[in-house]
Amino acid sequence: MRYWLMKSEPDEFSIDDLARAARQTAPWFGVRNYQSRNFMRDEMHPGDRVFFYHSSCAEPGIAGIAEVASQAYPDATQFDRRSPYFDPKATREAPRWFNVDVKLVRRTRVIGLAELRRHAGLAAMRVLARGNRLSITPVEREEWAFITRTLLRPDSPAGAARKA
DNA sequence: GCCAACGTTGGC
DNA sequence: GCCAACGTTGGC
Repeated sequence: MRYWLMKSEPDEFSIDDLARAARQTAPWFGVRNYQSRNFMRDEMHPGDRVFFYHSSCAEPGIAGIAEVASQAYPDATQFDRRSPYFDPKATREAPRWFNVDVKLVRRTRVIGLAELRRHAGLAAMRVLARGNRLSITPVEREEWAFITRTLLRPDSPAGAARKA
């Protein structure tokens, strides 16, 4: 099983939108970057764990945990002329863009970008790398463990401080 | 709104 | 295949 971080602008699709979706599951459509597409198409598998990250918003950061709920399949919006994600070069026979489904595991407190940057153990996180623009990045097992076991533990100092 | 960073496009 | 121009991302 692998771990990932997936960015979404909450104005477009937030962790609350995922929580309200049928079966708390939704397609991660709209990715139009080849590297991010390749992660979904080639490396993601059902059961992989995902940090749901809110970007381009007042409080950027990890807002919840989800899981990959399908293999990748063609992103329907690339064929939809009325969609902002329409791609005239994509065809049904040769789709360009793919997405997986993601399913909510749970919402979390928001772990802000500044907080992520404070921890030495997370210094190598891909999403924090200078100039990173990928909307989907792999997360190392150790990084996942640190965030879920330390930062998200309700009784840990970091967790308790935020919960108070 | 600014702007650094970086991906994509297209002329040559 | 080079590379300048342009577009996008995303924090601030």
